[in-house]
Amino acid sequence: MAAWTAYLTAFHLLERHVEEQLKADAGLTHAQYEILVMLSAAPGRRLRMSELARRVVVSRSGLTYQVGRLETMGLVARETCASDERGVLAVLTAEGAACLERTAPGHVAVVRELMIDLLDRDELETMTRAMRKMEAAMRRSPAPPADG
Amino acid sequence: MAAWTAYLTAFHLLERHVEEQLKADAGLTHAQYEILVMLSAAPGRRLRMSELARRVVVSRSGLTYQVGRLETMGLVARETCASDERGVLAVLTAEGAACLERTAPGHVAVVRELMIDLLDRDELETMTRAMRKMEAAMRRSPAPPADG
DNA sequence: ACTGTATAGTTCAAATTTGAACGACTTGTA
DNA sequence: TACAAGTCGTTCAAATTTGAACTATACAGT
Repeated sequence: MAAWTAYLTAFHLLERHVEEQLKADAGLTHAQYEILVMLSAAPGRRLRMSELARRVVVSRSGLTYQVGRLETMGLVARETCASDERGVLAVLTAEGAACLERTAPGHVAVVRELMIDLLDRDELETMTRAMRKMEAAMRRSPAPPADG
Repeated sequence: MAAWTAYLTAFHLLERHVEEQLKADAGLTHAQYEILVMLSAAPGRRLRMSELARRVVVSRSGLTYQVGRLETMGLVARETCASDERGVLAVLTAEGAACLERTAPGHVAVVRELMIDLLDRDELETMTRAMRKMEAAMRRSPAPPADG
């Protein structure tokens, strides 16, 4: 249980630092930044809303809100899906891509300083492996809210 | 950076499962549960508001809100601090302690299932050590918001 | 084709969280 | 003692997040 407590605390603290850096450097929330990152990594720089919500681990309504925000900022655009009239694609705009390029270095620097650089190669590898095991288990598990 | 992504995703997912279990079993938020845990571990089952906020990594105003909530539920009480007229002590009530005893097993079960049991002893130890290094670094660092 | 069920995304009200502003009390210094 | 600066907790408005309800579309079975 000590591991869980340490995990929890470290995460909360790191989240704060990350949030602060992003807000100062780009006026972005961490949640918004994560959306941009996911889109930029996706083929065609676009993703269906539902898929995007699943990847960033947020509720569908929460995603609607943030994509709306990013749309206002001009960093993301909405497209209706050709193959499914119900669907909406969130697309990273050129401006969004540029914003990400501008912002990423500072973000990476914070994460390096407060996490990566503190750990040796073994620790980092072990941690990554552990986290992926957890993710796999939970993706299978019955009840990740905002769905069933 | 893969480590950070994995960390982030695993945490979000785990948080959801934990939140769901606590809500279903005890009608508590994870944030509220954390407060109860911190208080129960403190000498005299009481802590100053500021100290409690620092430990659960939440803003002072956020803590004021949640302690108010817990007070309404009868799980926590407020006492004025004898040595400092400004200070307020949050105290775990008998009912709060009982609630915690009732709830903890289910919480621990979820964390075991989705984290502890997936990892071997080495992984768990390494992870805990890594998290503590991170915590130590960030506690020192200049800007954990809600303070300066 | 037709009906019933499931899915996609949004809207809505409610709960939570934060930072800034505030009033109360403490402390160090003259 | 009086003052300036700092700390404590709360209050306030604003931003975010969630789940439920809703509308529109897709799809399977008949």
